[in-house]
Amino acid sequence: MAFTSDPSGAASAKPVLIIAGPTASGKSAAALDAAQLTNGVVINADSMQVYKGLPIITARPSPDDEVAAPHRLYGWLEPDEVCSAQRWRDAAQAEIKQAHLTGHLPIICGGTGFYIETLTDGLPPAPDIPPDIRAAARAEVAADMAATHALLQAADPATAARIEPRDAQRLARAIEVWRTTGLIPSEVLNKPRIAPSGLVFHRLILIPERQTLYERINRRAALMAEMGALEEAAAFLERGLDEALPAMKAVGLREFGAASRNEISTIDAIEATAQASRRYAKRQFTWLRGRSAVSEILNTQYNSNYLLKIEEYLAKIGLTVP
RNA sequence: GCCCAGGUAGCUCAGCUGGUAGAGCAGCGGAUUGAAAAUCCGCGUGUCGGUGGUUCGAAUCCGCCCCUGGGCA
Repeated sequence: MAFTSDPSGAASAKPVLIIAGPTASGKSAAALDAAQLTNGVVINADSMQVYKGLPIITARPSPDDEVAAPHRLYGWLEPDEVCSAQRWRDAAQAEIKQAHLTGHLPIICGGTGFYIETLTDGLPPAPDIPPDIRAAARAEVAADMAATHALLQAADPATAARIEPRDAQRLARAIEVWRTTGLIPSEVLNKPRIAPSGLVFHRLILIPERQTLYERINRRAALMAEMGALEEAAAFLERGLDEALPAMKAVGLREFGAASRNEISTIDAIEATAQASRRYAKRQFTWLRGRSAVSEILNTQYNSNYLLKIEEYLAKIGLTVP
């Protein structure tokens, strides 16, 4: 076995290591080191790295890294596919099961807190939404947001209360569930979450100092341009995909695309990308501060100097080196 | 050295003839029930260059000093 069973006492529970943190905090390097120390497999929990075609702009692990330890769910979907929390959760659960069956430690690595939460805390079942209903719900919200919110308010006050009147995305989601099932959204979604059984989650959260992280984000944006982000964006956008697809929302895609068409300078594209990434990192801080129980916080960004801390942490939670 | 113009939030600037200051951008805090790198909610963060004076009251008027830009020597 590559790991010992967890110290919590649940004899059948199998360990899952989660490494989370804001963008550019060094999660990927930490996960790779942890994987090499434990014969682990790294499973992506980043909503953008799941798509093919944007390895530079989404800062995916390098091909060398992917050889150094097994990596799963990176570049997993075509750009015109739509990932979702549930779809990711199902795939991640399958990967975790496979890892355990083959004696590997599953290491969930990513910055999409919502995805990770659906894995650790569970998610009530909900129906698949037919594409035409989804499109109609979005159109309805786009046409008159206030009226749509009022309609929901009248039929389902509980759901309306948790959705800001101008939050088009959540409003459309509530409407599409309503239209698909014929039931008001709270009847469908307000069910207790059931955490998966048989797994014990160990969470390692990276919380770097803000200024240091921002500087690293700035440098990384410049590095992306050097690595060919403009060409990558141009090739990706050439496909003429629907603007509403999730993959089209990757930070830097529009910015580097505009630079590749000479609409803005490369310098401006780098600055705009860095700024959007900083804002994203700030939202991640908020999520990480206010959410799921944390086993260990590393108050720094991760680099090779902190390898020892990873080893200490793994030993502490009973995941010994093979 | 002299003459102009200007020093107000992190940045760019607004502030009529006196009533202790406000916009944009940046930034900060929060939410998050299947798009989440998404979507949304909230918050001015300030010795108004310094100092002395006039005034009930000065970012605003006056004196001196410091700094920046331009011009003349």
